[in-house]
Amino acid sequence: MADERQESASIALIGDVDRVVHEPARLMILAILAVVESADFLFLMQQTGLTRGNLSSHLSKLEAVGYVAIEKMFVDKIPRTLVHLTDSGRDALLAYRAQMLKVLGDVPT
Amino acid sequence: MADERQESASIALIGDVDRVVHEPARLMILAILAVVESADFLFLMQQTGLTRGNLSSHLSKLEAVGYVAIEKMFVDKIPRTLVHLTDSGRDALLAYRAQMLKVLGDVPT
DNA sequence: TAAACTAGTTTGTATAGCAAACTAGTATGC
DNA sequence: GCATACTAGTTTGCTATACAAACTAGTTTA
Repeated sequence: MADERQESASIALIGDVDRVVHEPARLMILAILAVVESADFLFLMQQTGLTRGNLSSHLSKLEAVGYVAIEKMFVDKIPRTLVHLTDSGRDALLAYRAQMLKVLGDVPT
Repeated sequence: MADERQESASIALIGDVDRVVHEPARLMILAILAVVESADFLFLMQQTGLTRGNLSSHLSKLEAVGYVAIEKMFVDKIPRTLVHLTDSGRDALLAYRAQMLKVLGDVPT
């Protein structure tokens, strides 16, 4: 009994999961940035399938909490937005990943 | 390029993740039920750390979509609510698990 | 018989995600 | 050279939902 309770205690940790990362749209963004290190707005749109509006607001949220850094520049007179993961963002993603793998690993197949 | 796009296409699938399962409170409930097969209200409260109100509403939602079955009975004149996973609920949980593992597995460590 | 407890449900509020409308600037057609 | 259309992105408004607090129904205890 005591064992059962202790074992399940790890499940309760999911309640504290980082909601900023947990949101699917943002998880996609972070997962992509973890691989490519730097991506522009249109590339992220393509890869995630998000609309401009949603992508913009999610990026703003990620920037507000310091998980991504956004760099705006002009290339051939066309605005270009470059996004890359911060250290803090990488930490958050890895922590989230670890938590989720732990719980999903406990689900019997 | 074509390869990169195709590879990332799997990431976009997370956008379609089952929101009913994705919500941490409900994921905890489903994960517990996947193991114990049947649990009562108070046990779920203990294990998840949810308040009565939240647990009640999440269970209602899970019941509404057919992921759990709820059985109400009286034991020694005290109401007792027994919850267990349906086949559909188990399928949803496993599908969710597979999707998340796929994406999290692609995150470089 | 009144107070306190158990087991849950309903309601209200505040947050958030999504889509649609808007902004700013550039290239193109007439 | 003016207007129309296009690119790139932001802001706004609506809707849904998660959480907490208040409420309900019944039981035990003092």
